[in-house]
Amino acid sequence: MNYKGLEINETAEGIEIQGVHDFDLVHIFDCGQCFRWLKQKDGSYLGVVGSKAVRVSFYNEKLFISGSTYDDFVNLWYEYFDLGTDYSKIKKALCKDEIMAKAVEFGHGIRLLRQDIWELLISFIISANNRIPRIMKSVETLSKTFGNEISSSEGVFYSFPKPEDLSSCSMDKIELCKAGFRCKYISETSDMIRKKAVDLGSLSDMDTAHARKELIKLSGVGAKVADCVLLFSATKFDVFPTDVWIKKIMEILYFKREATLKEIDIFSKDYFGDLSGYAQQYLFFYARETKIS
DNA sequence: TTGCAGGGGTCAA
DNA sequence: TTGACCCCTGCA
Repeated sequence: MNYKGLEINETAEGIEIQGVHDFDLVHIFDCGQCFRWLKQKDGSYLGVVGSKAVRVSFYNEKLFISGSTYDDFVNLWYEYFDLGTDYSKIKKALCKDEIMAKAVEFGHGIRLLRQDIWELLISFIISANNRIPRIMKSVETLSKTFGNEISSSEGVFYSFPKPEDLSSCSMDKIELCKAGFRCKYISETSDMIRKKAVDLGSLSDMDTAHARKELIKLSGVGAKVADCVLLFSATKFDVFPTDVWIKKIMEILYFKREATLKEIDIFSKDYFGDLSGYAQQYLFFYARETKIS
C-alpha cells in the first residue's frame, strides 16, 4: 500500500513504512519535546499517543509501528511523526553558520512531533524547575490515576486524562502524581480549560504573540512553558523556547557573553525567523548531548 | 549513613 | 528583580 509517496506494509504485528528520511528515534524522543516514550534495551521505544499504545523501531530507513494498521497510519502516525514535512529543506535553510551546521549534523534525525496540545500543556506545567525522569513519572501517574486503560500486545498502558477528569477531582488525588507545588497549577489550569477561559483550539488562528499571551493566562504557565506548548503541538513554529540549556548554549556559541532572555528572544526572531522552533530543537539536542556548557 | 544542593520555571511581593 | 516552592536524585 502507498500513502503520499510512502510504501506501507501491513502485517499481523503492525506496519512497516519504507523510505523514511531525516528520522532518528533517539534524536526525536530525546530532544525534549515529549515525556511518554520509554527507550527499550533493543533500541525500540514504547509509548502512548491518544488511545494507542505502541512500540516503534527504526532501521535502514524503515519505520516499524507495532499493533498498528494502515488506517492508523493515515489517521494518526503520518501526522504525529510529521512525515509530510521535508526536513532536508529546513536543515539546508538553517545551516547558515558553522554552529548551526554542527548542531543540525548532530541531530540530523530530529522531527517535531505533532502532539496533543492539552497533554503538552499539563506536561510542561509539571516540567517547571523539575527533572525529566520525575516529569515522566508524574505524567505516568496522572494517566494511571485518571486516564483509561489501554490493552495492547505490548502490555497495559493508560491514556492521558481529559480536562474534565482533572478539574472535577480533589487536590488530594492530583497530589498522588507527586508534582509538588505544581499540583495547584494542574488543578487550576484544568478548571480554566474546562470552563473555556482559554480555548486551546483557537490558538492556531491567532498570531504568535497573541496565542502566547492567551496561554500565559493559565496557572503555572509562563513564557517558556507557553512557547513549548505552541511549538510541540505544531501550532506555531516561530517561537524559541529558552530554558537554562538553550540560554547557556546561546551565550556560549552566539553571544560570547551573558545574555538576557529578552535578548535571546529578539536575536532568535531576527536570525532564525519562522524556523526558530526547529533551530531551538537542533541546538537543544546538541547542547544536551555534547554537554557543551 | 546522613545531609544538602539543585533542577527543562512560575508566582507573588 | 528576587526568593520560595515539592520532591527526589546524586554526591560528598
